[in-house]
Amino acid sequence: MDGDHDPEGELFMDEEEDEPGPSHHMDPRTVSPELFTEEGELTRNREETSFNTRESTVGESRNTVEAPMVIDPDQPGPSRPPVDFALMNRWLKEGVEEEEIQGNDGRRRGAAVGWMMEGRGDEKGQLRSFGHYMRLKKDKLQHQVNVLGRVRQVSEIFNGISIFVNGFTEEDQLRNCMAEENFSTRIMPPQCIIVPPALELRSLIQAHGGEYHVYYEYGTTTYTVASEIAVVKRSKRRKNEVIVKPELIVDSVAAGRLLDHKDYLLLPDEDEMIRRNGATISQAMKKLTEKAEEAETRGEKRQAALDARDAAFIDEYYARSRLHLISTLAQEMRDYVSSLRDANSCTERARAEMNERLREGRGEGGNTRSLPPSEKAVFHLDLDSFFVSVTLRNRPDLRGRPVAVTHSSGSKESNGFSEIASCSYEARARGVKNGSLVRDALRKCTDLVCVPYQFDDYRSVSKMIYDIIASHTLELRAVSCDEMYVDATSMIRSLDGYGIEGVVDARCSIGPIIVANYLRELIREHTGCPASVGIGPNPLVARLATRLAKPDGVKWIQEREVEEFVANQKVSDLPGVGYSTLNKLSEIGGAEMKCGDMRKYEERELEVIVGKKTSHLLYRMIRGIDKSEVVVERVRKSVSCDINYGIRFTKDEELQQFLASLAAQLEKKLLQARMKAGAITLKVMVRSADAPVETPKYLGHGRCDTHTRCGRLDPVCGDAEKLVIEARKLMTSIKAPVEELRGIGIQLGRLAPSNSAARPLASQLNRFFAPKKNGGVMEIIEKEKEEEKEDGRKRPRGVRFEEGVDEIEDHRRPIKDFMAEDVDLPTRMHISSSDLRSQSLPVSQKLSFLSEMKIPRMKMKIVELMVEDPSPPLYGPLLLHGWALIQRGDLPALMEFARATISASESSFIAEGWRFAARLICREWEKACSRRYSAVPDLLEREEGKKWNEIVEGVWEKEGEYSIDIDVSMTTFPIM
DNA sequence: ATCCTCCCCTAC
DNA sequence: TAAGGTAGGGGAGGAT
Ligand SMILES: Nc1ccn([C@H]2C[C@H](O)[C@@H](COP(=O)(O)OP(=O)(O)OP(=O)(O)O)O2)c(=O)n1
Ligand SMILES: [Mg+2]
Repeated sequence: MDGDHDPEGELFMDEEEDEPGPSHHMDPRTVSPELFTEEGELTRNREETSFNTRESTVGESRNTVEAPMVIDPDQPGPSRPPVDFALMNRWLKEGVEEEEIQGNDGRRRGAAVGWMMEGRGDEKGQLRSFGHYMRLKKDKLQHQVNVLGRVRQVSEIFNGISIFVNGFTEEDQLRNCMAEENFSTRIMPPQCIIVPPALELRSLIQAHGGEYHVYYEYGTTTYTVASEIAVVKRSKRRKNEVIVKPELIVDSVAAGRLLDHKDYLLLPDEDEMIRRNGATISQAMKKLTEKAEEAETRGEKRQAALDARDAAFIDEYYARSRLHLISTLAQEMRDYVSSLRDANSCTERARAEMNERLREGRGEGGNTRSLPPSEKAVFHLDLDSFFVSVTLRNRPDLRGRPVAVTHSSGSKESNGFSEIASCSYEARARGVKNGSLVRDALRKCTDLVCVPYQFDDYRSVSKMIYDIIASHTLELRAVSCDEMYVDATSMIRSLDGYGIEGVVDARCSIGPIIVANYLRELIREHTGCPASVGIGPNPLVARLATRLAKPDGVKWIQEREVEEFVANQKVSDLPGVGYSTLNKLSEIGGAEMKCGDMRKYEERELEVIVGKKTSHLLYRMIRGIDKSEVVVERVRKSVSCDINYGIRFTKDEELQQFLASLAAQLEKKLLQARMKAGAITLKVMVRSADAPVETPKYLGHGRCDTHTRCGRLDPVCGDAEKLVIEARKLMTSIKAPVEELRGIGIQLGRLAPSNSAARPLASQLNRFFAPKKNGGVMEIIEKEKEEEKEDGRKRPRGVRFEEGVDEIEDHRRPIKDFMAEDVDLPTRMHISSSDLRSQSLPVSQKLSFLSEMKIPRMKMKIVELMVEDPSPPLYGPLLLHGWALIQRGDLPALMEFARATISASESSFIAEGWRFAARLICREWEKACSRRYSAVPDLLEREEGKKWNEIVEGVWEKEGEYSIDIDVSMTTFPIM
């Protein structure tokens, strides 16, 4: 936290909650819509409350509003009332309109409030959002309900339950409600906002089948509802009185069933406390510590790191964390594919085999639809319920039954707060989802079979599917451990059965479906796991098709079907459209909207709702447009470690120690990535003020506020000692009480290769080079080569400088011509010698591995560098080394270095892009020289017979500041 | 304008 | 008990 900032303000943003910004757009950070689940914790807040930015339509719906609370977010089926988002939005708007009185006098830097829980149900659970909306504006809504006297029973959630509300008289409550008319002037403790006044609780409980007691009735009143301990303390606590927070009522309504009151106790229940390891920090800690000490004094080997205070915790935790595993696997697979590509891994053998096999069996079934010559076939391949499938290989007895992979055995002693990583389709049919809590899942599906993880197997299966696909083609993009895109176009065309001379015979040709089935069968053979494949002309359509293909199937949407197909897909099924986006969109069309229904909106209309980029993407997606390529090589931009589980510190030393462990992990990761970091960000989760100290989920983070601080690492750094020093500084600046910490993460950014170069420069260059990976440039090379062959002469290229002639021949063309259309290129770059000096070491020293080598050795070293595609870490050092030579006036060295670079780029092992990149680099050196020396060396040796020494004569001793302005809008390309 | 910080969102 | 990670896109608003 900032030193000048009131910590309360960090945690309680409520006063600002409902103040619209100047643009009538609320700052998402200031709102913490919260949704309680039965566990009494919050879902991860994924909502931006921009729904109140629309023009109000006051009046038209007011009288139709009913208490709409009986929605079970997890209960599918016809019994579930549909949720009308538009209607909800309208209610909320009414509220907002009245509150739009005050401007926003500057935003306070505050914590993000509202973290979550309740499992991350994979489904985009729009229905959950009701609780969320209600939380936000329920005061208003309920006030209306009351005033209108509409307390009408709509459910039986609270049958047999009665409440007494302690704390305020009804008169107080009424006044309270009035005061709520203007949130911005309210000066009340933040809890008051989320505590419905008594009147509202009354209507809530009555509407849902419960009783409201005006006075506490011994033996009859089930719960006393109170929001502040102070209030309860004022009056004596009655015997057997169960005092709960009002959230019990609100959340039960939101969840559509009576939740466990134990999660909502205002005061710790003594028995409960002991059973749950205590409800206060000290008790919880004592208990945990005792346990550990006990084990130690008994001389036992410590079996498990209990929480983050243990030195072995991170390793232990990582060994059991599925999310860590799938993140790691995804990264590993991306690296693996990229290494195969670098190694020019062979695809001929497997393709030949496929060719044979398919020839034998061709013409079978109705799957012979062929790929039109003009159409692409992108595959989206995804294993069916991956983790479950792995288990089923050795548990055939479980086939056909609802199965879930989870840490919990599902037995009695489990609390059921364990998450389900993956569940079988039989379980899904009963409403279970990946990410559900075991407890919820068991309620829906009592015969659910819980099976443990098999981490090692996931890794090996994952590797196998990548091996299988990559042996056929390298035109693939690794998405996750069980999911990838494959551009199968060229693979299919290369098959004998494809057709003759592009003339495709629909009856006998081998089309995408046959190929997909062949690959699926290979995967099943080798891994025992079923895979599904969606096929489309682009990645988007392929991905959407996969949903229909599953389980264990293929679905091909052809170009001509795309428009209609996409029109019928739910917006919520679009990649990138999650919970929050969906809610924003609900404002203009309802939650169940199909892509086709969305087409009536202009891009501009969408932009107001979901933002610039998202609207652009959305506008195209709902039309099935996706120009992205399957193969996109990306440079990693960050490395991070987050742990938001098991964080329970009592002492500062424990925290400091933990930061050191995190830093050690990061050091490992950086080393692996051969990177150093130029920026560091610390993120902490701090228990929300009103969240219970002990979370329902054992050692979970519970509901938290998050705080982030970042700093620079100058010079770039990769070692744990320095990282931890910085992390500790950031931690101090956040000023969170150690015992309230629930999660800690460190992100490292501004990555630079461990052996090199200035990052800002590299990042600009990266933007410059990246687009070539989209295939555009290489295709152009091929095409122009062809043309030149046909014409029998080379087209003039580059810039010709004639001595003594002012006129220069400029054959350069805008580089944009060669780039994928969406790329936004800078037109100029400015680099000065101070950029070079900003490094802590002189550049030449830093790059000594280059400059001290003799040319042949140097070339080998460069070749090594060029095994990978051009990327900032790789061309950064090359470019800078050249500049350093120019700066020193060592032009002969520059010449040799340029030769080595070009020559390396022409050797057969190197990544294709370097043929282009190396020459571009040389061009930049030439321009640098032309600025500094008013002479242009012909580094690319275009001009026959022109001697280097003639050009550089007399410029050896020049020194001093230089800077260059690189025109990156033009290129001499193609040079080769 | 553009960059930087501190978030939020999404996906597996 | 339970193992709620991680990387990238993106936006708002202040700093430059
Ligand atoms: N919330 C989640 C989502 C996924 N996973 C893991 C387990 C899954 O098996 C694996 C792959 O995720 P998918 O989204 O592909 O889901 P499945 O493969 O389980 O099912 P399917 O692809 O058939 O829908 O990632 C997880 O641990 N937690
Ligand atoms: Mg899958």
